[in-house]
Amino acid sequence: MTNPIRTRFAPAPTGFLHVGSARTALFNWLFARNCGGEMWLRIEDTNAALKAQAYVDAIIEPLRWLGIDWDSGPHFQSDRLQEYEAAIERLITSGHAYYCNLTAEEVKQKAESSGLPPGYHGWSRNRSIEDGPGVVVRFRSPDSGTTTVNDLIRGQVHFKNETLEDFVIRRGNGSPTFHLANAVDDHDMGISHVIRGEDLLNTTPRVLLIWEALKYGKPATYAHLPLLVNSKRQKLSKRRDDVALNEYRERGFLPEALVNYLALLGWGPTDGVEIRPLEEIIRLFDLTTVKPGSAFFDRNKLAHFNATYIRSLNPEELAERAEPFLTSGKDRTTDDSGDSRQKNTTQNTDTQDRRRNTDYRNTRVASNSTSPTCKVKSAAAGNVVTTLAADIQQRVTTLSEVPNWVQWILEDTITYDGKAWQKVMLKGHLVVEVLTEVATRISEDSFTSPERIESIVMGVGDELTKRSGVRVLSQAPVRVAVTGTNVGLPLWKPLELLGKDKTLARLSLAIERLRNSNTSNKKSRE
RNA sequence: GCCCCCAUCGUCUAGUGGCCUAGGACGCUGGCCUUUCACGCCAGUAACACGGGUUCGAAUCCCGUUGGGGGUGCCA
Repeated sequence: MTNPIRTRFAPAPTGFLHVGSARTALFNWLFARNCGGEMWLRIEDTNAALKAQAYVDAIIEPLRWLGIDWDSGPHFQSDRLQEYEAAIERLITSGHAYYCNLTAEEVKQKAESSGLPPGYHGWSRNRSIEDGPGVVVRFRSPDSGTTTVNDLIRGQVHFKNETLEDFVIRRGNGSPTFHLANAVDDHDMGISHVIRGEDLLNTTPRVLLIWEALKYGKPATYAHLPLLVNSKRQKLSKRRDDVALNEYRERGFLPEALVNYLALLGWGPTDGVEIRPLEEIIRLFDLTTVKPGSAFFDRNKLAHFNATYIRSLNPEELAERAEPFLTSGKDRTTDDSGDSRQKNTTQNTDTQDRRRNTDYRNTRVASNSTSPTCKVKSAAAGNVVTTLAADIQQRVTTLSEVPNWVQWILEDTITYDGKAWQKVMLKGHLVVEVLTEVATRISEDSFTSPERIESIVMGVGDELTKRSGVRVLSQAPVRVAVTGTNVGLPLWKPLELLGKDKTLARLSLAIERLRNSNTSNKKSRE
């Protein structure tokens, strides 16, 4: 029987899935799927502080959302403590490990006072310390020779054993460290390829040393993926950068867009086609051609991918997937606050991000949707989105922007954008005449098709232009009157959806408002 | 300090000694389309870090320099 290809994704449950971890998971998965192998999921929770079901869910759930599945697991290291203890016992018996009672603080002081470089220098090797509370177990690293990591991406990486210090394999509280658990698990689980971030490359010789001491035979093949970095080319970090995968979901990114984009960070298909179906990516994926240099996580390009994927959705799909963004019980401004937080944390990197988001939010009215009305609203919203899908799709980058374009159809009240009002209504020619005439003709019309509505509105503009000798725009004032602003979807279909009554009501409201401001202007001039 | 990794347009990449006057994509700029905003289409911008080798020939191989990053925990 030949050894099967088997990879593993082994995150530490730290509260959420990091985009870097998601990329690691994805590459493990792509590699396994490409060569007909398996991927196992293992939760690295040897550190007691990391044990909590909520933390585990925070990893598993986003993985599922991305569509990354696994063939076995999740396996928990916290369930395998006996195995680790047995391995530690074997290492002590064989002389590969020994007890040490120095605390981290003492090690630091010793290094300082002895003038040696920082770190532990084998002080307890021959002190014959007995096991006991607070006593750690250290691995006795060889004093000579070389440990070589066979890496599919970087070739052979050599470490001089003399530079490897006697590291801890069991903590003072009795729990194993991840180097030890890694070696034991990868062996016991028959992992053939270890694919992980480059930040772990330096710890690999430790695992290899343990592996050898435990007489496990031929070690796994490694592949250390290039780090994902921010615009300053530093490793993506929780503090500085937007790394929680869930936030991308909440901002309206599509999992397929994220997966497609992530796959291209460090790897690229030879034919240069970037946006393509997952099946093709799986087929073309080749770990050995992964580029070793670090990769900037470019939200701009992600946005482009997302926009492209949104445009490829059919109308029903769009409505379905935008649904959570349209009907969430909370005020939609909550969504914006998420945005602005992000702007604060990364203002140096992505001022560009906002460029695509037409700031089209002045029409927003607080929606205190309770659940019965919520359902009705949801159905109405779904219908609106489905009907206008093609027009919406060209204008959004994320699903969370969908409401911005249709809110005015769904809300009962209207809010005017000050600038738009100023520009179109106050500075336009014959605005009151246009709106009055349009209203009159609409009230006499069946209002049954976008074409009819268009010909009414445009017709009024043409006629007034002829009659007055100046160019009179009619679409713009109608748009402001009805939607509240001067930027929006092609008007005619949405108008039909809004309905004759509401359209007329909004036209008269605008006319009234215009007359009021005119008279007050006159008064103030007198 | 020590150890390790990396280096093609601003960014993600194609490129594995001749097909390279270096291709694609994002971004940016300009144009076309358009009575809003977009989408779409067309065009333009822009790179092999530097210095030595090896070779008839180097973005591709070797060495060095510089620059960047990661690690240096009883985190993973």
